[in-house]
Amino acid sequence: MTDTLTVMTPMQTRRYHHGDLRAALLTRAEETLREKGPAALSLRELARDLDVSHAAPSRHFKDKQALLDALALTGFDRLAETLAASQEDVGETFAERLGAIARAYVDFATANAELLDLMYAKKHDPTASEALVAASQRWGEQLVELIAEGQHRGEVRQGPMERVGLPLFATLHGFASLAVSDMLPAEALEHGLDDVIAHMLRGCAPE
Amino acid sequence: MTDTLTVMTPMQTRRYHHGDLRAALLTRAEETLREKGPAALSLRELARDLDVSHAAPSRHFKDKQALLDALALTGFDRLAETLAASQEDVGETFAERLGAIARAYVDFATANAELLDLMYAKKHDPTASEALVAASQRWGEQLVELIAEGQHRGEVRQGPMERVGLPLFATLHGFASLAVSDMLPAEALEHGLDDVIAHMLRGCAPE
DNA sequence: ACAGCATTGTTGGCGGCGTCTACATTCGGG
DNA sequence: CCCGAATGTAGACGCCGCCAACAATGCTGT
Repeated sequence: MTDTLTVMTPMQTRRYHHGDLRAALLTRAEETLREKGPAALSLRELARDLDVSHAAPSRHFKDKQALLDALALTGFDRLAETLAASQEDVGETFAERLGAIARAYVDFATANAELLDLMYAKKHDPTASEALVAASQRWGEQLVELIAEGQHRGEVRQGPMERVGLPLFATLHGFASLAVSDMLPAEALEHGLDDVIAHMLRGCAPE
Repeated sequence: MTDTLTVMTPMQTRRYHHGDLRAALLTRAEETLREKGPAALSLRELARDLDVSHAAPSRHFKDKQALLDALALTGFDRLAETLAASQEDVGETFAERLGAIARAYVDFATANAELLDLMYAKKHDPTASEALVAASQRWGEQLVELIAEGQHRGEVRQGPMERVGLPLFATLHGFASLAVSDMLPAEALEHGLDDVIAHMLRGCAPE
């Protein structure tokens, strides 16, 4: 994501057209979000950072909420990648795979706390909301795959997968969400996840 | 300009001092939050609603965040009451009691969605944050009591209570949080909670 | 090649917001 | 009963999101 476009010639730093302002806005917005928190995110300051007039962002996002929605979407995309990657160098047992995905989710959550807040914020445009629900369910499906495999191996109780999956989804999201909002003592964060994983495994073990 | 004082119509209840502006601010703020969402919450509009000058709120809350923090605190108080009440007319088995508290929590969450968002928002003043963490742990303790009782009855696995409780806390909070952010289809909301409760029970059943 | 149009960026302005300071009124304890 | 503390008011400042009018650029069909 280097700005190969914006810095074509070393001399020429300023052009009328930015090249890819939309992407630049999203990138910079996420940095600001991470570094200074959601309250410090303003379209005008973003524009200043990118050396662009204060109204330029409106060409790419119809309002501030639209930018936040887009940011949340990229968050879900990166989350899905992260979770997929977590399944690559890991054993075959359901316990191992669930553990891996759980750790990956919590790691992502703590490493992207403010972004996660945004992803699940109850504030989205109704239209963008559809896309976001779809995105969140995309990672739900990664859980579902895992469960299907576990059921096939006889390591997970039978039943419709969304009924087995929802409690896992909720538990994982809940723990991550608590961790993110600093509601857990540091010690609970470290060793707590192990207990949570064990709890999930018991919860969906075959009867 | 002082005729409001000297020539006051009998019904005119307008006084220089409001009486209990602080409480009125909190009450009205929660209404606005519920009815028009967090984005529509502004100190100035709040002041207008209550017929006071735009700077009056600053006498009671040093800034907007302070008001939000206070609002979150009252939320935790009401939540604790609600959960306590849920244990009153319910059977003695751990399953019944956990079910009752879970339903009460989810009911509170859906009935106070925006407030719950605020309560767990990662945005608080460091100083107020202490109070909030304490408040959130107060309801954690209600869970802990329940677990202790369940262990005593032999219906819950042994072990340090925070280690048994954390997964329950996380699951419950996660489900409520998902419900609140509209990430669950309506059907999952209704029947999903039963599955989640069953999952929790299996997760902390004696070995 | 180039005219015409859509895209993208700029400038200026509007009203609302949060916060600060200076001032006014009221309350309550010596 | 008076004086300081609490509480409310009035005005100003700078920032914000958003809008409308205008300017530069890119692209496409002929």
